[in-house]
Amino acid sequence: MKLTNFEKDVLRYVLTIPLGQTRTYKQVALAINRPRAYRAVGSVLRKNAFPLIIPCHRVIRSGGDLGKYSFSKISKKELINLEKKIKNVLK
DNA sequence: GCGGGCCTTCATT
DNA sequence: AATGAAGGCCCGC
Repeated sequence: MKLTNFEKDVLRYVLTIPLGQTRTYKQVALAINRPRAYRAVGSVLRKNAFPLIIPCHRVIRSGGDLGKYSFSKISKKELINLEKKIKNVLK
């Protein structure tokens, strides 16, 4: 499998997002030095190679809105809450 | 709520 | 190599 540089950057950053925290597509784009590629970030996450090990559900839209999420039946919000609970338990 | 713009990948030609 | 389409988006009006 081959990943483009862009994909690698995105994935690397996404993997650094702490448990229970979220980032917006825009922030991810900014973090990888491509301030206007927020849309492309969505594209990558959409068909990334590791849907199950990449916390794509921690990436939401600006303004607190949830984006689409096709890898699970439950919403991102549920996942975030779940992660918060996990964090509490581990605390 | 609608419309236009941005960036990358993929499929065709 | 070039062109066109699509996409989990964002901002301004």
